[in-house]
Amino acid sequence: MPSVAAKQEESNNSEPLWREAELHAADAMGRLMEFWGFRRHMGRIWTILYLSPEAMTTAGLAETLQLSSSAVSLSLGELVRWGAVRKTWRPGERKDFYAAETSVWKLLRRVYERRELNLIREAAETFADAQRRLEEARPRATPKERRRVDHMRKRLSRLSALTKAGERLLGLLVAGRMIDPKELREIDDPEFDEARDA
Amino acid sequence: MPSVAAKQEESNNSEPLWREAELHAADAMGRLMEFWGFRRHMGRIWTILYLSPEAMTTAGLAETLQLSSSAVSLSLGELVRWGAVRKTWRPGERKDFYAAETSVWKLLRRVYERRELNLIREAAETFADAQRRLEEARPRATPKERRRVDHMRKRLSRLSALTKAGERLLGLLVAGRMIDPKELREIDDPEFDEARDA
DNA sequence: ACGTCTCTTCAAGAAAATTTGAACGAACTG
DNA sequence: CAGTTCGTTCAAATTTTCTTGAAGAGACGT
Repeated sequence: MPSVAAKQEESNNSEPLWREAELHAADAMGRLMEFWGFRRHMGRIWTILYLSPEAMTTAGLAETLQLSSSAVSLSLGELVRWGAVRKTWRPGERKDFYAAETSVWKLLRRVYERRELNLIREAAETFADAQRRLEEARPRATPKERRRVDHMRKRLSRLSALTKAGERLLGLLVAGRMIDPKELREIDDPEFDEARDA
Repeated sequence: MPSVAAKQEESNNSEPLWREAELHAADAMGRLMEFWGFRRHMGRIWTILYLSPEAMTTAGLAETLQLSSSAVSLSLGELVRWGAVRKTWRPGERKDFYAAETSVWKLLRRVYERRELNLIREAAETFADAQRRLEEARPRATPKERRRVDHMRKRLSRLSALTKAGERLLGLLVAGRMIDPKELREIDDPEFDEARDA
């Protein structure tokens, strides 16, 4: 089968010898990113750029990762929106070049700030709102129901406190301050309810 | 339209007046859980149990959330595996009853321990492994390639350090200790490479 | 031991997401 | 100003994930 041999040969010639290591690293980051709720290709593309000494074109990325140009465009666009990749240009070159933002801490912070913080804030609001609805319904409750409603109120107040504490801690993280998980732990304490009501 | 009125009536009679608040809270938790990489029903089911003063049956859960019994079984099973829900039984009752683990901190810890910690550990290992492949390839590199390889080595070493630091911080979190994000931030420092190489 | 009641597993169907090729449009070149 | 070259967007197609109804297994009471 000469065609296979030729292909093999060609790939040996055209593939730089570090390509293997590069792709493994990119895949690891792809898995992390996918787990973290992003497109997997965002992690892969960012890593290729991060490991490259120079900015790269969409064509180069498509070639390296064997992706269609539209797939590259889509993920790159999102990376740019997240500030994880910057467009640059070269005199005389018509193409867009892309370079990775190299400060991982900055990136982490931005994601926590824009995404996780909002998410938990919304949850906190919803729990608070659920509590409100409950208060509203309480007067209409029969005495038997009232016990049940009161139990729910206690539990909802804990969920509310937990999410608010989470929000606070995330805020500290984003600010680069130290975080003490004790705050969260204490809310589980059975004494908590009394303490809070007081 | 008497049928609509009748339906309305019926739902008013059969649905406890706290149901609305309960479902809202459950949905909020469902969103959080889904975002966090779990099935959305896990969050919803757990919340219903958490808000309930008594243990519930699969039938009760299916009814409350309008889910098929298989959907309930699937998500409940996973919740039990994560220790978020416990099976209990009642004398004379044939059905299984389920109760929520109420210590949210315990649950958070368990997930970080079993899942996130492994994930980041694997990533750290992959980066280390990629570094190794690179070292292996280096002798075969031409001088021009070598510059490129050396750049990659520096970057890979940062990724490796970052993931290892992340692993360490997660470990501290799981242990309930304080966390200082400074560690992560410092790795982005350009001085880092020299410091590390020394 | 048989029939009933529960829970779980499975495979088919539905829904959601990712991926791709093609069309469109913008920016540059000659 | 035509002709390229790129980059983005879109809708169709594929893949993956979720959901469900039905069949299977286990336990209990009769």
